[in-house]
Amino acid sequence: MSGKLSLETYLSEKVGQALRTIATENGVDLPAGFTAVMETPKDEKNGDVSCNAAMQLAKVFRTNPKVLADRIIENLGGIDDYVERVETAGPGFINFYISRQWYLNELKAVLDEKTDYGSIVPEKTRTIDVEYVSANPTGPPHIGNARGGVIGDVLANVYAKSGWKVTKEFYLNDYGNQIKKFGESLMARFRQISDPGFPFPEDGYQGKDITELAEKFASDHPEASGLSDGELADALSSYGLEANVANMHHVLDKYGIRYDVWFPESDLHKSGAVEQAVELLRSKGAVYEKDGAVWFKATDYDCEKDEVLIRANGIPTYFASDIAYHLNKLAERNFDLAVNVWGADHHGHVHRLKMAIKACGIDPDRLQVVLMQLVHLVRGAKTVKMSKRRGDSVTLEEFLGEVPLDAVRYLFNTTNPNSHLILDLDMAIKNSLENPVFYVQYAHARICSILRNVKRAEVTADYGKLTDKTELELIKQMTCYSSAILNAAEEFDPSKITKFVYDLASTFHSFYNACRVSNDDPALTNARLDLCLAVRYVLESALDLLGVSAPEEM
RNA sequence: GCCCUUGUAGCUCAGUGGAUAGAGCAGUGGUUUCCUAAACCAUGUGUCGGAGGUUCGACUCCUCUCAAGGGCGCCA
Repeated sequence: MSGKLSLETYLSEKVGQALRTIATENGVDLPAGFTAVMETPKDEKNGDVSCNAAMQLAKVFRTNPKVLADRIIENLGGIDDYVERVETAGPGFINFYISRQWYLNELKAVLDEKTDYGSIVPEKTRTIDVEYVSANPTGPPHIGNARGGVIGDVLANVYAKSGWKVTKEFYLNDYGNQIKKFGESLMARFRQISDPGFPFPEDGYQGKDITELAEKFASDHPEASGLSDGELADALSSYGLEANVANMHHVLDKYGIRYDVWFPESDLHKSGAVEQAVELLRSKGAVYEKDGAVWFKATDYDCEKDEVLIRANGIPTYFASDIAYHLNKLAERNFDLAVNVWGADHHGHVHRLKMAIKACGIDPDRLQVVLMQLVHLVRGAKTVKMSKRRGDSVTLEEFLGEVPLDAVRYLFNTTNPNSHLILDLDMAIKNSLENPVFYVQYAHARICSILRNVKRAEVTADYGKLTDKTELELIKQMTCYSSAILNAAEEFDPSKITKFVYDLASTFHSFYNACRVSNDDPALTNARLDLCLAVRYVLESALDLLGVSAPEEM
């Protein structure tokens, strides 16, 4: 591991040791599990790394924070050449000024590790399943699936970069009520071709994709009109499902999303996994029967009310199959962590699912649900409806036809998943020309242009000549890459990556305007070429995490 | 009624309990004999929704409150 993250870990340990020494001398106990937190000061005159431990612990040591800070510094012992100097400042901060040499070493590390720079290598590889989109296959993926798609996809990439073994997964809801309704809707449309008065199910799917599927089936299989309504609905539902799933693959592929696993809900029913899950809960005493239905005693687990697992008609609920599904992830396939990206409208489902998992004897923290606020879609001043039942939603495919892929993938990752996002379709199209993603890509293209045009001289690059403010700032920015990755993973927030890559591009543009790579000092030219190359590696790597292309020309 | 999320500059949003709350867009003024001007540089803007509290220190944590979005089904 390289980058500032490793330096901060090192300094944190040093401060921790110093604190233990002082604590022993004074007969004081440090708070259990205390680690000194390192942060980057906003103002660079306060150093490169700052520590607030003295202020936090002044009370424990019954002393003034500034005095404690000084004592910590005295007890740091030998700190390597990495640190140029250490000072106390303000109310009791310990500010570390990192040496130029450390930054130059990092530049060499980037050139050495190339696009692997910033990757985090954990002591032990853990496995993670990231499930996202999982759109209802009764219709084409729509724009409401767009945000969750890129959030999940980028999170999965971020975890891979953090050293986890990642499985990208789509949960296919190919079973249950909505599939039945899907088949009945298709059947009604089929019948209406010859009998316009045939009744359409009251809460059926009204989209025109349903009519088109029925018409296509009718022309391919005219003999099907002889089937009973029930047989026809079944035939149409499996026909429609197959077509829709194929389309789902196709559109998500266009969206840059490729899954490792498509997990059909129906498998859980066929294999008996759903019943087994209910039996497991029963064996833990978490199940009872009432009104002919089987209930999960959720109120024993800090929920507001109990939940039905198996209806009085014998059909298991979605909740029951979801428990079985997550037992499959966490027990059967034994992932260390399962992350689901869900729309905020599913938030009520989170707690009871975690509690059901807990009731099964599994640590509920192994399931993390990223709740993403729904996108409010407008076109100018008009709200665009997204109801799939009425079929008036904008499909993901239509959306991608209007806004460039790179812009979409970047745009949906510029804000925290928790933020409510108002997307103006007109603006998205217009702004795609002045979108921040082009600013970042432009930096990459500019670098490629420099690397193509500027000739490298036959001398050794002299990094000592990289003294401009923007040159040092570029290196500093790059060293923060691994911190951004770790932060994004820990917070389940891909916007940390877009922010990082934007800042790096911004610093590069400043550098470009302040320093000429091609100049009359060959040792400096070569050093700057190396710097450009390093920035290129990092930009390319970060854009790759985002699933955004890194063009060589624009 | 209960639960979740959000509220920061005209707009869109950043902001690990830290030091003088920041970016982009929009506005204004400048920068090109030379590696891509889709760029750079300079410049104004704040009741951090409101009121209390916790502490060395609060945009950040707690309580109350106002506003917006979402959820409270033998739907998924």
